[in-house]
Amino acid sequence: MPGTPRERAREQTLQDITRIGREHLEAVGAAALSLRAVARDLGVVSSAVYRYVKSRDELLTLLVVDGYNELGVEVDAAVAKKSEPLEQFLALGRSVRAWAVREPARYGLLYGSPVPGYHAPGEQTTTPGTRVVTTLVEILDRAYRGGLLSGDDTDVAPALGADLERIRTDLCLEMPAPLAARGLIVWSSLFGAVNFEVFGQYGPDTFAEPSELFEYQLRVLAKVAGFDPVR
Amino acid sequence: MPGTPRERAREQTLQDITRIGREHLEAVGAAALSLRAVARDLGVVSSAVYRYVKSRDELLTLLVVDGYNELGVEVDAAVAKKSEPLEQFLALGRSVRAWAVREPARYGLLYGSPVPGYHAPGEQTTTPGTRVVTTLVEILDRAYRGGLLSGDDTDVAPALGADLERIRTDLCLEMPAPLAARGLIVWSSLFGAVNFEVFGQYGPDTFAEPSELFEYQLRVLAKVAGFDPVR
DNA sequence: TGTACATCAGTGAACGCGCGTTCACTGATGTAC
DNA sequence: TGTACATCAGTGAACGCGCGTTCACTGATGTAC
Repeated sequence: MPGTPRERAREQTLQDITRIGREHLEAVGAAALSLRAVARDLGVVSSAVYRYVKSRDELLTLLVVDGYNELGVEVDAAVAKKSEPLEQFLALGRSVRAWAVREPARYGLLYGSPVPGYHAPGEQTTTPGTRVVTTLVEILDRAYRGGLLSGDDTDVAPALGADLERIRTDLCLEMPAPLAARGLIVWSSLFGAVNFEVFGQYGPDTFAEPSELFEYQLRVLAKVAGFDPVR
Repeated sequence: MPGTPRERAREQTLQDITRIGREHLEAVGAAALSLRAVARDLGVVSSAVYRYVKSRDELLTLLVVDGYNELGVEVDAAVAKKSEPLEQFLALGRSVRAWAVREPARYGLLYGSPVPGYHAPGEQTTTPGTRVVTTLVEILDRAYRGGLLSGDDTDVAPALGADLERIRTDLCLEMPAPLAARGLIVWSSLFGAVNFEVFGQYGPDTFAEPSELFEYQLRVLAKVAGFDPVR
């Protein structure tokens, strides 16, 4: 625990602000998040918050980064408990869903409609924002290198092929472009499933046990990724 | 064109309100949509809008229903131009994406994070809200009856099975439960892909031609739905 | 160890703003006889 | 066809509210000598 007492107090207050911000996010949603309300809960006059945060947008950025990282940490922890790529894939999907169901508003901030008037600064949000997809693709590539993914000889369109090549070299992937494309599809499908469940798109009474639907989806997505038929 | 002149004028104004509401939605997002702003653009004092709409929530409901229906009409039109189920499926996917890209904020209102403090009244939004999935499942069932879908003998978990049975009888489906489940997965995956593209989840420079990625996704999803390998 | 000065967290008032909603009203348009 | 009345679209003022942000300030905590 380094730093002068003042620095530590400052760090503590910043953490309090983030925590209260999280709570308000959960209560009212991102668009209605207000610095004044955070200040009230912090027990401080509204202008005092400006000692810690330059503007409302910066608070949002703080919460975006915080959310991506917490999700990333949780996903990584779940994945680390497994050794087989297929199990790791399933763990990744389940932990994403679990986090989203537990924290719907923060999930919505990251993966829902953009907050009107707010533009996330790429320099700060890109890296944490790509943690999950990076982990996913790395799992799949490990599976490919272990001979666990069946091939896919569908050819990809030219521009898409070039983009996939760039991704492959950036992430040091061995798997061929079509499999990488499938990885991305699985990624967006996974979040599509979570979106529908968290945002209530299925309706209130359609599925008695949404987790069963999700497990079914995960198995299908594993097949889409190239894993041989599961079980 | 029935109704008294007064009734027609009233109907016209209601349509104007909806149109202006759409425009504001596109400009500022659902959470920031304001009755006063709509009144200003309508060229009328703010309280006048209350002659047409009981509250801000009712305006939102109007826009939700309007959005679902416009999307539904567009999808149905695109599907009606094709006769083969596979072509119909592709047309459905492409028209959903086209509408979403063209109307990102309205799309966000329907399929993005919930608007804080607003709860859609099920009686009015459920029917239009299920148009696309209904069309999709009907296309797939027609394909199944035409012998175009390869089977799926994965068994579904008990509660999920019961829910799927209800859906099958509600929609008069012939296809077995696992195929119906795959239809739902394809549905959520399709909207997952559209979400990621519309909400900018891919980042600004990752894909030069997002349409190529989407076409690839559609082909994969067709396979997931049970269509035999495409092309 | 003590003193002078600098740093900085937090205060309180103020700015200008837009919001949803209510209410008594005016005046035009329709309807019944 | 003319008159009396009802309907209803739109007005304008007002209510009470919360918001983001700025600014000069107080006073406690730290630092340099």
